[in-house]
Amino acid sequence: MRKSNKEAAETRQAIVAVAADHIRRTGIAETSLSDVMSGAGLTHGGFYKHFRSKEQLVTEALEMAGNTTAEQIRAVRLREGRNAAIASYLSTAHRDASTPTCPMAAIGSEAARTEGETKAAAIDIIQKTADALAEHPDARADALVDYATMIGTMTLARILSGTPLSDEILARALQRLTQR
Amino acid sequence: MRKSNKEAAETRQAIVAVAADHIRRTGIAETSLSDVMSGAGLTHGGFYKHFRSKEQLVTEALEMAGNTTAEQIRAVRLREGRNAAIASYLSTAHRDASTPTCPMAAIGSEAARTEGETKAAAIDIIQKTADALAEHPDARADALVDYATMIGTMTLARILSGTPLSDEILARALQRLTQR
DNA sequence: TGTACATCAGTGAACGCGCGTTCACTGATGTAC
DNA sequence: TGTACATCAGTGAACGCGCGTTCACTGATGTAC
Repeated sequence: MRKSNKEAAETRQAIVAVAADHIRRTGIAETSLSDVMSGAGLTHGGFYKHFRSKEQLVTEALEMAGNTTAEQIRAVRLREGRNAAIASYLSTAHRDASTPTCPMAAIGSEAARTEGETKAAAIDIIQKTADALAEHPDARADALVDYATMIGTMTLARILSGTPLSDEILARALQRLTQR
Repeated sequence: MRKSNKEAAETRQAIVAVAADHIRRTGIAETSLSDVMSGAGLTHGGFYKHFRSKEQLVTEALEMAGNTTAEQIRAVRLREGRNAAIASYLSTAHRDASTPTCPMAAIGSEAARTEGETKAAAIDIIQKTADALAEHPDARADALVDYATMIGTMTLARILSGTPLSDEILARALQRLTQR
């Protein structure tokens, strides 16, 4: 039951999109290929017609998620300014989403333990996101620290979710980053 | 071959200590009970003589690691001041350690997905560490944002390890947090 | 354009493996008298 | 203090399960003429 080249390419992208969602919701280790494939409406046996390994899928899923996040941040910054971009990231909506948009907030500590092409993708995400946040090329290093604060704040806010401290840390971090 | 009560209690603590190390090095999901037990010089079958479940071990290991980290931070702050405590956390030594001292830097994003007593332990770690960092009771909320910045910075610095950006983000974050 | 064959996306079963958990057993330690 | 029995820390084998990966097969699509 061979599919057309166009259909096959669409299927491949669908698998990556489902993986990007699962990975941000449950982490890399807890994302199984069976779950991803059934999420894309397929059986797990066909996975290796599209990818060499789970690692390749994880790498492409992180790239997709990272690019989307960086583009969103850049779009909000260009439209409404840097403070609005940070506010959008540090929102209760981002915290309460079942899948955080930002892969670094979702799996940052797990990404630190990856190697090879997956780690390279993680490094690329960080650089692109910092670039998207920076208003000038020489603000890049500062944007990196801004991004670190955003990731750490979102991670803690998600752990603290349901306690008063969660809203408070989001508000305080936003205040600190936007009064600079 | 029953062991004395004293020996059994020491064995239990040794298991928790090995688990605290493994979890910070490889994450919760990638820490197997077999690895932990053999790391403590035991066979894996005896695990349930000491713990109800893996979840209980994880919870106690996080508590132990979190208390140690918070006490270290407090000790450095009381001895050498707040800036020294932050500098110690944001050091290249902490980044390059195979096991980060701070459990939130090691498994923060994974902790956000835990539930029940494990999540409660994670919340406790955050509060204790922020308290350890705060110089006055009303600086607690600010210390929380400081801690978020430290966690995010350490996470990114570990991912960026080996690139020039890694040292740079550590230095910039330290500079920002200590010039407040 | 039509035909004949090669390709390959997707299925469903199977693989070896390591996981968390359970269990029968051993024999030194703890406890009641 | 000494004795008799109960307890239980630790061993080693086993369990059911889900994992990533492989494979034989199917039949529609792609390609060469």
